[in-house]
Amino acid sequence: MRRDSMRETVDQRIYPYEEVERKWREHWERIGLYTTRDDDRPEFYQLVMFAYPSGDVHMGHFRNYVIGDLVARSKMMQGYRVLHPFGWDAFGLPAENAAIERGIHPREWTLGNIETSRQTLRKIAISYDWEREVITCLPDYYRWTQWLFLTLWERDLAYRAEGMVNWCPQCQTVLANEQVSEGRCERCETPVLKRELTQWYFRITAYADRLLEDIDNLDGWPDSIRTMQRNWIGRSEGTGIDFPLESKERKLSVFTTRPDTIYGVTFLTLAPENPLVKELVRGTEREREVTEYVEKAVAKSEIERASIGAKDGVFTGCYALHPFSGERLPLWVADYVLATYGTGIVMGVPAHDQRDFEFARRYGLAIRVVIEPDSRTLRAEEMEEAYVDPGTMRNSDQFNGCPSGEGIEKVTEYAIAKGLGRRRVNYRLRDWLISRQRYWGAPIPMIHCPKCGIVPVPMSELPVELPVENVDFVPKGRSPLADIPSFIEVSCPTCGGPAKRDADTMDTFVCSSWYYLRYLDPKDEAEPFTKEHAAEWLPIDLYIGGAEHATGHLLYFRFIHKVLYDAGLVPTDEPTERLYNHGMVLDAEGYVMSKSRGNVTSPASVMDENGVDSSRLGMLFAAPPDREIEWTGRAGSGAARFLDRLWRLANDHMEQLRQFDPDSLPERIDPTALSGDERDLYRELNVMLKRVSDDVESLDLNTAIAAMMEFLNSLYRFKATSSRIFLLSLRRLVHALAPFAPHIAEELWHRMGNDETVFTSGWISYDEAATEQELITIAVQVNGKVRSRLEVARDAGEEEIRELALADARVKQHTKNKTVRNVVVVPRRLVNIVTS
RNA sequence: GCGAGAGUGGCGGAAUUGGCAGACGCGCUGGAUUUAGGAUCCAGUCCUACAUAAGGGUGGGGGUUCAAAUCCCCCCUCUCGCACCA
Repeated sequence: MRRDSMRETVDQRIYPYEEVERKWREHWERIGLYTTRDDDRPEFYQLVMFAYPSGDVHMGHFRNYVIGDLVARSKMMQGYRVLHPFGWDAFGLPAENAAIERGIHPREWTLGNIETSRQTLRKIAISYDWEREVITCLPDYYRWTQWLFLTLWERDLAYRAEGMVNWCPQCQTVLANEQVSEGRCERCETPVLKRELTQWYFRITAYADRLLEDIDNLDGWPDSIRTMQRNWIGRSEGTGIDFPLESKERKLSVFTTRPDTIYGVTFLTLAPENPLVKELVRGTEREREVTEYVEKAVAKSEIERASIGAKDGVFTGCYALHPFSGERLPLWVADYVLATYGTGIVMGVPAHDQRDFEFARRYGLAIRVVIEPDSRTLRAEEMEEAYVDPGTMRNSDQFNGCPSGEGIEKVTEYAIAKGLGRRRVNYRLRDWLISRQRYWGAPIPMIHCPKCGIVPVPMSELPVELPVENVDFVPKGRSPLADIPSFIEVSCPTCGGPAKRDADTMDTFVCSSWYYLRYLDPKDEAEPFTKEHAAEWLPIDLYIGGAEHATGHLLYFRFIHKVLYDAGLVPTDEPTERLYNHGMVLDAEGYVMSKSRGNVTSPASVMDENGVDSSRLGMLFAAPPDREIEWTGRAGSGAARFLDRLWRLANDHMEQLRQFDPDSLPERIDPTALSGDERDLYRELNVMLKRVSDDVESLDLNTAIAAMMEFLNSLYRFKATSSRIFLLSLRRLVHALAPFAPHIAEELWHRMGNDETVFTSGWISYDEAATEQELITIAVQVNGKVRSRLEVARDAGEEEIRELALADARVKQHTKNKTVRNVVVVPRRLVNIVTS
């Protein structure tokens, strides 16, 4: 039996949430409460991460959007004009997969899901300005995603290149580095393979330094995200050193952060993918063996290659010369060397690098100790692992005796002076691979002309529309668009000759990298957004979303914003002032809710069961917003009881509340003019209002709700219910509750005789001075243990407190026969009496 | 392995410029009211206890301090991120 119908038969004073919620939901939409205003008030851009429309919204969305709504509503009440938009990240693979499984077009599937989800969000009464909704898969949006691509192209930040890329055999498409996690496709968890392919990239590495340095200024971001981004960019300062080949006029360049170990080099290793490998062994007796090894290594998945103990390789038969000593160094190929980091060649220093050590031991290569700790002598043949810590340089010619820390600098300077090396900075960050061999994405607006080469589609001809009819989007490892002649065959914009469109579509992270700008001018047909509105609204004041986007979306988002800043289109070099990560919503057993696990709770059913306000309040109360939450279904029962209690108390005094005029009270109430009980209640009221105000600002929403609950408990205990302070208190409590539980608050607000909506009636204010008690209780400790308490005036002096404490009977008992050695008085807090 | 964060009642969690540990809520116990209770109201609820005494207590061990959940050192556990980055 449903809770509401059961209770209605029992207690007519129960809060009839269905009726009240429907009434106000419709009212707010009718009066356009959520419409973004254009006036002189200060603006506040409240953004939540938009959603991928897969069926209906889930509990994680619900939590995210309720937090955002609370901020939006409270800012609205505080007199800001608020921009609180929403939209849909509507391109992407699941639509295609669903389409393949069910025979629906991805477009229908996507738009249907958007409609379902939108209805749920309306029901929850999230205060979105729906007139600004954006849907990334519609031509009037992706037209500007293509504009963004061309803008990057014009600025030499988009390019096409051949290289080793991540390939997901399940999704049948390439992936950006950010979309590979532990060697697996982030989406389907299939182990990722490497393939040599020509693909489109955005040159995010050109912004690596700025993306890194500016992290220091992101004071409003969580430290964890800042650290993750720093690590992801992975800046590393080192030295590039050249090793001449023995047999050819050619040098091999390596990157090292430990040039102090240069005399410990006993071999060089190339990555299997390094094109030099083929060249070196061509025509030699080892060609066959090396080629076989390379083919095998390249075919392995990332996971296999990274598995410990698999540190194998093959000798090329070639040698390089040590740049300082001239010694012959064998050249090896090994799959522990990454082709995409540094130069793809590593100098092997087995004594001082664990990987090189393992490799050398396996293949019997020489190990030479060149750094020694002060405490002991290292013998190569006895070592069980590499010595990687600092020490003193040995066996290193003129550098002998130099501490390794200084050696790094000295060796580098020497190499530079001799023309053998240079300083180098390397990044872990790679350029962003943005092309995808799939149908449901924004077409890349480029044309391949046999005469003119790669030619951009003129901006004026955008959008390049995605064909909708007669598309076979079953993945075949190349873009489905390649098989649609009417799409592919075009004439070259430059020479007019026959040419072909690029058949790939863009990574959906391109679509989501700039959506916050389209909200500013969602219907503009001439520009993606206007500079005027960007100047007005940016940066975003608060951006709320999940931490899983730390090194993906949130990095792309900063990158694209900086590009547009350089293009003079946005006024700030960072997109958002403050970032907030809400915690995940788990099921009652602590598992992530997912379709495959079958443990998904739908917000719509929770709302039907408990009502919108108690569900919202329950979600916010159950845990701090940034911590994960286990949704037990019972989580909202305390919140529901609180709302019911408020409902009853207010309605029981509604006649008086309606007649009560808060203006009949003086602007500043003098507490000393109140009776004792009233004075206490008045103080508690102000304490509650202060806590709610502060906690809303810092997003400590669980404690804000606790403050309101506590205060309601006080109101229940309060007997003189005709007191104006009591009536004022109830009124203020309803006011403070409004952004948390908007429907019930609005209903009570109106029942109290207000005509205007509570959301345009200002924000709660409080009297700071009235939050203080005139008589306070301070604890008296003897040797750190509380033995008594004192009631003293708030401003009682140290001396006075000391004397009162020492005179206290219980204190005397505990200090009997002891010498008082010290008395620590902390005014307004406690006294600690220290005895021998 | 490296980096970041976290360990507090039966449970979710309060308390952080060091100053009364356990706010608020769930659950539980007892009582009131009720035809009924998964409603409402009242009381209790960290542990030990000789029960208004007195101890102990914030993952474990040590330290600083008049005073530590909070600061420092060592260890354990968990979560997240990265993972052969030279």
